[in-house]
Amino acid sequence: MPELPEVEVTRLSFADRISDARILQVRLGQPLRWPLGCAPSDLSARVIQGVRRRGKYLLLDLDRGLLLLHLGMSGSLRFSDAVPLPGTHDHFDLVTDKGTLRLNDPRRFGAVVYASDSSDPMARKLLDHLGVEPLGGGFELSHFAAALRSRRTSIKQVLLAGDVVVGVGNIYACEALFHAGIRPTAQAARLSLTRVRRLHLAIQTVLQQALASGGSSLRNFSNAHGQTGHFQTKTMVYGRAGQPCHVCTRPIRLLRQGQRSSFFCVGCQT
DNA sequence: AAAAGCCCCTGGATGC
DNA sequence: TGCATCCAGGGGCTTT
Repeated sequence: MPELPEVEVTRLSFADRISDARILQVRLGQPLRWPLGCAPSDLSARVIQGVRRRGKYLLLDLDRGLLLLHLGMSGSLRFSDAVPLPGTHDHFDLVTDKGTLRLNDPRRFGAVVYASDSSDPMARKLLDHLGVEPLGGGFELSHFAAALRSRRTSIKQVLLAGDVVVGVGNIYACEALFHAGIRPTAQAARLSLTRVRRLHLAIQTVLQQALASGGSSLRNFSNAHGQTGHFQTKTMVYGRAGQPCHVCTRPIRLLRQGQRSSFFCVGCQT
């Protein structure tokens, strides 16, 4: 569910309000992808200094240690003063003196993990292999092109793998490839520099547009105030199998790549 | 090192 | 209405 825009929209919706908050209590629901990594009571009295994002992870910096949050496929966060009794899928509550951050995640692919610092083995396992951030300055065309040259697999799968560039999930990979005029099946290593340049730009453009739209809310995504995004109504190919291409009117095609759906236009993407 | 497949889990949509 | 099947925005792990 949540790709970079959704995670960033979530971060922006509560980062200021939770900053400098003191943790009062931590409540756990059903197990998530990994154990918390410390006793919930260990976190009491720690102060949240800020919220960063790395790829699709949110990093809550504490005065000692940090919390890594991942929303998986179906997770969303809420931050509020009044907190009702936890529902079936509320699996983590971070109660602070400024409000409660609650993770709701029906499929429980999400995670909340404590790390003592950035060299903590768990933090390294989850973060060290991540590729470059597509927004924010470090995403250089020359590096992107060089990284693609060593990949014999399809460009779509390279984008989803996240070790070249982070944050691009299924929706935005499909959309970026459409904007760049590249078929998802094209071999990454064989893309011309012209096409790589178009893709490099398209990734940034699509992600920024999604960010400006509040992300995509396909099922249940909403930001920490419960507001939904509306980028899903603007997609050119994602979720539009059989419908006419907005550019050339040919029907959008659907294929499977690595157990995931790829949507593309045979007329606009070569 | 890179690539491909397999899982983890629940819920909604679809079809019989 | 009931049941089976398929599908879903991720990504670490194992095997090749």
